[in-house]
Amino acid sequence: MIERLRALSAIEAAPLLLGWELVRTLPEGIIRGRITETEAYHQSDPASHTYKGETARTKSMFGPGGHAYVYFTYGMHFCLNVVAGPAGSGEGVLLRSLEILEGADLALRNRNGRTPLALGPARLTQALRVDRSLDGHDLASLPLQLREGSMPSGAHVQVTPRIGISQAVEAPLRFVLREGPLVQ
DNA sequence: TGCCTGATGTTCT
DNA sequence: GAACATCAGGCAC
Repeated sequence: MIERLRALSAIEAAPLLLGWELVRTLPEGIIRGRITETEAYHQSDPASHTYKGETARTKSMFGPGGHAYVYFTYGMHFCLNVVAGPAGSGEGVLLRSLEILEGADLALRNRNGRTPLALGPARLTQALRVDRSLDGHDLASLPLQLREGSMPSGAHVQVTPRIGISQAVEAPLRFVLREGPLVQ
């Protein structure tokens, strides 16, 4: 259950979330995807929005684990985070990529026919039609639900530096779900 | 195929 | 007023 996220730091939760499913319920149908790429952000991390303390924007990131933190960036994109840790800890996991398991046609429509569907944090939110109305949403409930899942058999977690940021770029806090055996 | 740039708006200093 | 956890399209090679 996602209450577990309140007992975990973002760094612990980020690899754990790989293989979990995100279910988006829309009037037209359901989109279900498996989380395949995450990044951990915590309050003592200069690349994190919570580094400088709580603001109006980051309020939901300081809420209890298991909630959503949706923020707007670069003037045109939303990004979706899963808040981790107990209330006030200010840490979370950025969801960077999903593998769409169900409702790919609907996701494709949300993306105006463009592929890839949900590879990249902004494409992910576009495919699932996530915007700031879901900021602070409890991910245990509709219309956006996080369901505990497991890694596909034979898959492994690859740990790499984060991308798309300008601070603490070398910290190995990015976790990618890779199919097949580990190759260096 | 790969680099470069424009689009775009919220947030914080 | 500048920075920003980005993406897509255009152009050169």
